Amino acid sequence: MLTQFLQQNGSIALPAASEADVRRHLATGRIDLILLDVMLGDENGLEICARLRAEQDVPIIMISALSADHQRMSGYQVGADDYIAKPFNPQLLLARIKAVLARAHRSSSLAHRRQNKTFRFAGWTYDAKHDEVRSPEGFQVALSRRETALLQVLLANPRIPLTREEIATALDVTAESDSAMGASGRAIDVLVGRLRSKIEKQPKSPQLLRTERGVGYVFAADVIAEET
Amino acid sequence: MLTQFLQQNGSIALPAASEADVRRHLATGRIDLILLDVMLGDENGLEICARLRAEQDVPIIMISALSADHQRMSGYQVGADDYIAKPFNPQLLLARIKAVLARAHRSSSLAHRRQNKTFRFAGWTYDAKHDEVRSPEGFQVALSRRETALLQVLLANPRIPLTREEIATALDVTAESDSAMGASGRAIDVLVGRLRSKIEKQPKSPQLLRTERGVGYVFAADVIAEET
DNA sequence: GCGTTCTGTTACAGGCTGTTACGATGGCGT
DNA sequence: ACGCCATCGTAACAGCCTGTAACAGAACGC
Repeated sequence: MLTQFLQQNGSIALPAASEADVRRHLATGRIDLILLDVMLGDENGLEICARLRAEQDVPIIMISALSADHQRMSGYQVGADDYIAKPFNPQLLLARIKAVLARAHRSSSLAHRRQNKTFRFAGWTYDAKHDEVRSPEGFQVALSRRETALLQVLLANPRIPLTREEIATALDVTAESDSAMGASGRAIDVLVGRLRSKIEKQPKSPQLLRTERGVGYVFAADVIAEET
Repeated sequence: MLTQFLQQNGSIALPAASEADVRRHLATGRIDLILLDVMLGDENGLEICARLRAEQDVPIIMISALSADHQRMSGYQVGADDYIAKPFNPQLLLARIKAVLARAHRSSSLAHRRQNKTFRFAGWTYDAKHDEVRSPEGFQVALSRRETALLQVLLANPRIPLTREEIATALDVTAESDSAMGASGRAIDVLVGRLRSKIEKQPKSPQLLRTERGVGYVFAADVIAEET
């Protein structure tokens, strides 16, 4: 169960019935992550989330029975790290928790892509300056713009599971992540498949661009970035 | 039966009627493990457990007639190594004791799975980095994600009996909330069966992945882990 | 304007996993 | 020894998720 998973990692669950409780815990102990239900009696979970985020830098995952899109949007706008609709798959929740914690542990939010660098991973080379990708054998591989962008996002966040939404957001820096994001669910899947077909030796059993069932995708290789 | 087991291991049972008794024993002799009943007259077993744990590093197994979930949670939060609901199967208790002792002897809690290592067991090879499993004959065997995860858990805890709940937790699954395992806790059984069918020469009479009747499963082989 | 390339959508197929049901097996009391 | 009961093994099934081929619209270069 969840509690056991927490214990296994040396963590414990602290139930909180009110915002005051949360603040007390924040002040007292070391809080890794907050699970916040949007529908809290008379209080408004969104506002609480916004307030907490404005003051503290704690990862927050929001839970709500309302899976309406605007609600979801509100959750993100308010600064939550993730959003899950009730009823949710507990397994999925765990995966999300792990992802959020891993990210929080490493640094802060999603890392950005950088320029004028050369990345090396598993024998491959990606020259960000000239947008050149070379295989371990030295062959140059042509990637489309979108595929390149995806690769950049992955290289900037190695070993960290990324949800499709996160990837989509990172790719569309300019585009507004409207509910279209939810509608265009499989776009990322297809994009991932296309990138795989170009940089995986065996696209059927990917070694680099692995899928995390119920979550998203991970770049499963160490990345070395060198200044050019 | 319990007494027999204790004698067999050169240990004895020291009854304690109060927290003071326990402390006396802790101070006097070498205590391997504490069996603590949650419902102690006017005292609160949970608090005692928490206090003892805060001071000493002794394995504690808690026993209670209240199998309610929050009770169980409290038991874990308080730092107990295991929790058993009354009425319990004496055999199960015995197995749990063994498991807790074995674990305490090796290190602390449930070992984690590791990455970038190669495990060898009974001629088999598991390359954690590339998720490759090879039989003694050198054939590569394809495991599903879940099967791989199970194998990792087993390899990390060889010779240690694991309950279904522990396995489920380690796999990030939602364990059955109901303490009564008569419920639908068969997911692990099925998973074990599937793994057996792939890594056991004779799945009907398993040599590696043995079942501990009334308890769970054990990985009955020595494991050698090498850094990659 | 026209053809080429890229990208998102859709639909279908296949894999994986939990659930259920039923038979097999082992333990234990009589 | 026998039978009862709990536990375990596993086949079959269904739901969910993912991979991907095919198609159509968009973007782009000429």
